[in-house]
Amino acid sequence: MSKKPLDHFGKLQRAIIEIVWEHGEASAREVWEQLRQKKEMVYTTILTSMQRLERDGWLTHRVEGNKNIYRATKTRAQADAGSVRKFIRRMFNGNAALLFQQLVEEDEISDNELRELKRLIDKKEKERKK
Amino acid sequence: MSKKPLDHFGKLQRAIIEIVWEHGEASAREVWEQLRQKKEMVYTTILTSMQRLERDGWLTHRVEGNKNIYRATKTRAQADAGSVRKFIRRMFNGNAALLFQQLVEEDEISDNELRELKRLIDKKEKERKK
DNA sequence: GACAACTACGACACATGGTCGTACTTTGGA
DNA sequence: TCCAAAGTACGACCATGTGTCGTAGTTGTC
Repeated sequence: MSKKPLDHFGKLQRAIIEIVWEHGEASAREVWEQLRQKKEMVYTTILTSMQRLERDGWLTHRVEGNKNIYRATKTRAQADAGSVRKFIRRMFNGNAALLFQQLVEEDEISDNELRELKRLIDKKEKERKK
Repeated sequence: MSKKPLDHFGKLQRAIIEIVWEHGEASAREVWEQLRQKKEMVYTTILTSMQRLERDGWLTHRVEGNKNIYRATKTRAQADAGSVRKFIRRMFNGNAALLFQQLVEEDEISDNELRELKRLIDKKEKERKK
């Protein structure tokens, strides 16, 4: 269940779970209302997609009256972390340092980002010393 | 052409390009010989897959005698960098620092890796100052 | 010229995701 | 009480991507 990392989702699925995170909880109708502003689509399209997301372990729902209220089984941070982990496993055999190396050496990172990173690292190092 | 990042390949495609990188160049036969040691498969399976890889811009070939010798259009490092870039775009809106943050905060990184990273960053910063 | 080695290319099976339509159930009024 | 509105469940279709072959046609070699 939920084997697929987040970044492998289709666009619709991604948009849906994004909205669910944003709202905390959401019915299919709410998601539909929001999405149809960008693009016309039928209600059941959303519903089906959400049911599949549930089948795959990304959403659950509780029943309230006659409607299903969905929520995500993972926080966004958890899902992101999972994706990153799987990506690193696929691409760098699980070695996160190789990822960084790739980024730094291929100049994918700006000076600002570099500084920001150093700050993060220092902070984490201090935190771990304790 | 070659829009798909490397990590979205199927297993076979991935195995093939891996072998091509390893050898620098390779004919379909060579790739086949190597892959069939792990799993029995027909020659044309490999050939077709390589032709698709070429169609998608990952391989090219030159003709030598009656056979096609394939080589990758990108080095492994370039392909990796492209995948990383696309991943960051998909997941973090292009902001690499967010990726780092995710990794660091979710404790996906060891102390050693942290030190190693700092070293990389320092080196890069000095390099850029010039 | 015959046969082996190659290539080009079409086809099929599967899986996934987006998109609907339809049948059925539940609710909230008039 | 009865019906339309709102919901849900679920099956279907289509497009796309990949793995997997089969076949026909070409080239090289003995």
